[in-house]
Amino acid sequence: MTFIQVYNKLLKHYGHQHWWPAETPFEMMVGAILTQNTAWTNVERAIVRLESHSCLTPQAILEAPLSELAEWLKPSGYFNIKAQRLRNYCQWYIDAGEFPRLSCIDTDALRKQLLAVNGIGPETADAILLYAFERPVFVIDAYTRRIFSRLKLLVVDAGYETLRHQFETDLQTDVAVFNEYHALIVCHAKDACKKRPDCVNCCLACICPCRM
DNA sequence: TACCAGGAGAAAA
DNA sequence: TTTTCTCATGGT
Repeated sequence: MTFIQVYNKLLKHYGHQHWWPAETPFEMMVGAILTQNTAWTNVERAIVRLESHSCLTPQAILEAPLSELAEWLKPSGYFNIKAQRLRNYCQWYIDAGEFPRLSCIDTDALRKQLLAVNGIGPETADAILLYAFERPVFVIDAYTRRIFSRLKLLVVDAGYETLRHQFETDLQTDVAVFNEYHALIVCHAKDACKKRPDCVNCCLACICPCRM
């Protein structure tokens, strides 16, 4: 099986996911930081709280007292760390010129800038690049490693950049496919978990995480 | 009660 | 360079 065959199978089974679940690019960026090692349902609560305090802009986040910001982020866990990371990101975002100035920066250069922000690692940076800046980078997460290593399409303990390069080479440069593919992988992984232990309806039963 | 969820950075080995 | 530890809530 190839990467594109898996993609077609997932798309046929689950349909288009219309990711990322956010109203604006900046909200997407906030979500990407808050979802680090955290279930999305908890992130949604934190975003609602930020919104209720009119704190869903980079300026508002920087102006909010750190202790209050952390309090609003509590539902997403790691609130003290995430409050500081969110601030770091907003400071960079404003300093770098926000949209549309950032849209003019080359993808590799933009990725380097993102990775230089304390609190932004490869997965978070690539999610922001793909879903907020619409750049052709593939997001490698734990689900991707698990599913595709079982398909023997990649080596589970390979480095992040190696895996990303594999996907990007095999799928060619297509933002729409990268966007949909990652969403489908997450959708499948969660769907498979819900159907544990049988997972009889799983469209990829042979590689379903819950059957391994 | 214990474990897990879409990580990242710092410290230790 | 690689591994381990820490951060922390809510759902199951």
